[in-house]
Amino acid sequence: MRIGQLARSVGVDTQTIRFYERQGLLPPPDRQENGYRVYNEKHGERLAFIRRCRILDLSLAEIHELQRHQDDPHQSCTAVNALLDDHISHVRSQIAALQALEKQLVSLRASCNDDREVEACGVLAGISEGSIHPQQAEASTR
Amino acid sequence: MRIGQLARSVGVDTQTIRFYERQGLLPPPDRQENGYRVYNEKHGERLAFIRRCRILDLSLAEIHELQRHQDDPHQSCTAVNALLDDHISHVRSQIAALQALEKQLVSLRASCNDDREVEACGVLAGISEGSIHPQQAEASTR
DNA sequence: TTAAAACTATATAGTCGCTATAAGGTCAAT
DNA sequence: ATTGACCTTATAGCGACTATATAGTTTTAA
Ligand SMILES: [Zn+2]
Ligand SMILES: [Zn+2]
Ligand SMILES: [Zn+2]
Ligand SMILES: [Zn+2]
Repeated sequence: MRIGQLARSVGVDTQTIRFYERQGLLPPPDRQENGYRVYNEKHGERLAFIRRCRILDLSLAEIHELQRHQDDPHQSCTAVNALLDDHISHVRSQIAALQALEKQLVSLRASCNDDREVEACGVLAGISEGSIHPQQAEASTR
Repeated sequence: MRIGQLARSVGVDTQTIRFYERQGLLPPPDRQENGYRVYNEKHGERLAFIRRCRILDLSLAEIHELQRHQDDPHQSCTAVNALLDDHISHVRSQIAALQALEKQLVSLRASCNDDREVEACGVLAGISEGSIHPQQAEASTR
């Protein structure tokens, strides 16, 4: 199986596959005489695993760590579960930060209707005043 | 006022101020004979405006557009309000995507307790199976 | 058979909003 | 005279790709 076929089967770009290889997430496959990469089923499974982790918004570093644990199958899975717990709490604090942000934005928006000159725009005035305060800065983290 | 003092007064790094200048968000200030930047109050207000926009998670491009409107004060503010509406809906779809993600993660986490070998870890098994589906991909957008 | 299309390879730069580092010039105080 | 705090520019790094450039290879079709 060459790179294009693998890419299509998993639904990623070929560049992404090479990128994961450079990052050490996907083991370097054998090469044909012409230098083309040749993949087997293991590679396909590994790649699909990575993609499913990415759908869960796990970082490449987190995926790396999961792989380390997978390769040591008789250890306790406590660390794996803990990794997921941490990830869940990251997601939750992102949600909280975004909800607080939404609140600020909605109240800002409420301070203007559409029939004003820019000069009198409630939105611009609201930003220009000091009534906006920094949050946990978790919304922008990532 | 030199760059360090301005930076301290607004709570940013001097690098950030030079960065905004390069991006065209902050007008190039006058220079002393030795090349040092000299800022006035207008610069301070402009910079504070940028920072408050950033707290609201507006992109530099969006801030740029707001500035264009500010510099044309007798136009209608409809576009400003619309920009904010768009931004609010971006934030809302990010929240929705993250909430869906949280749900997936929590259910995945529920499939394992801490007393297993990695081999039998419900979390890893859950990821390895095909039961994970892509979302709107809004959580990772940004 | 040959030419075009489709595929593969590497290397490099761009995205976003900073942040960090390097290597140097300027200024005040000791 | 030297330390230290400040300023300058230029360059690289973050994360997770994505895009482009350039070139070599294989497959398909005229
Ligand atoms: Zn995480
Ligand atoms: Zn308005
Ligand atoms: Zn926006
Ligand atoms: Zn487990």
